[in-house]
Amino acid sequence: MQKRIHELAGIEFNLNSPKQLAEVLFERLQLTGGKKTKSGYSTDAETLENLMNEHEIIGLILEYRTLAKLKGTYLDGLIPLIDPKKDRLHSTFHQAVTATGRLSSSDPNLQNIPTRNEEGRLIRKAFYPTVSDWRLVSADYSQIELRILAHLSQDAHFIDAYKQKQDIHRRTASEVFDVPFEEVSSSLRDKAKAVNFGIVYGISDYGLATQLRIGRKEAQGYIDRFFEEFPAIREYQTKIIAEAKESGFVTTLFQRRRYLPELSSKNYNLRSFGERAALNTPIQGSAADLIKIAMIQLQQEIEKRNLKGRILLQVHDELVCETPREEEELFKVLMKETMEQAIQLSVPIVVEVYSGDNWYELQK
DNA sequence: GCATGATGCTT
DNA sequence: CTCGAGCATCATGCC
Repeated sequence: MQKRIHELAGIEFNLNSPKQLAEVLFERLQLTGGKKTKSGYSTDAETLENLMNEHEIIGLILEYRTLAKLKGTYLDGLIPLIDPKKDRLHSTFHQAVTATGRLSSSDPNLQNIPTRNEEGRLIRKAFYPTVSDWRLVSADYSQIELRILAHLSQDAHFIDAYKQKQDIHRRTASEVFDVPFEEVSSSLRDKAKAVNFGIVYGISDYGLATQLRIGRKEAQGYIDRFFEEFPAIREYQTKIIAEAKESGFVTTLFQRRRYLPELSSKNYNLRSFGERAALNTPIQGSAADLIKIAMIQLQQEIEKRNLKGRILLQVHDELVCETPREEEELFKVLMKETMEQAIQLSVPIVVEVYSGDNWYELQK
């Protein structure tokens, strides 16, 4: 693949060097690239995708990048970290690294093993239980951040949607685009999903426009419509930012603080960053509080019952356990109940559970 | 060996 | 001004 790319380029170069690649694409081959980085032309996937029709080399480069990432990070990269004595891989979880209260994982990071792309997802087959014939059981919170937003804002429409077990993205689409709930198209639902997602992060018209590949004005229109339909969320967000500017920090449901000195910056970008963090941290941080409480309770439950199964991983809104086959169904029930009942919100907390012989099989 | 930038993987 | 939170890789420049 590398050879073919060099042939199409008419020159041999280091394909792993963004600088050399940019030179080949935008100078030698005269493709029309937009500047994006401080040092020059960007060659990231989004930029290259926009050049797909300009030259057949582009598709090959994107494919090379995908495979090089998988081989470098997830195949070759994991091998040296296997403990030769135990023939097992152990990650390290950090409790005091992130600004929001989440855990982080390193050496290796097991919180970013591929799942979206099928080629990458196959990596997960390499992760299986310690003991042959044991099973993996996973449990993940369904839309936990939007449920926490419903709780924090006390928005009547959001709370109503979750109490009625409605599809929240469809509900947002119905409200924002003024279409009957049953008549929401999948394309409108996708847009609404991006809006919901953006609200959690403290959306900007630029960010939503980029995400949806639409104009800034149109994106701003969606945001305006959202806040018209969910006024309590606007009031909540306005209040959070005002309080954060007054006190200098925001808090989670369990009173974890994040100080945000950026909020008093004269620099617009820095101040905007502070405002987005003020909006997102109470949500992301409260979700982190929740799963930590659930983990403690689950561990206590496991010890109380003298179970052989154990918690292996936490990936922000999900837990992965390994269990003897005879404990599999019990673990499913314990994990679901413990995680759903760890705290009480104004809306139901919903947890989905899966089991399989390896990590790859833990799918919907 | 260390720092930084660009890129890409996750939630 | 391009959406929050992380970590790993490779290239590159500097010590």
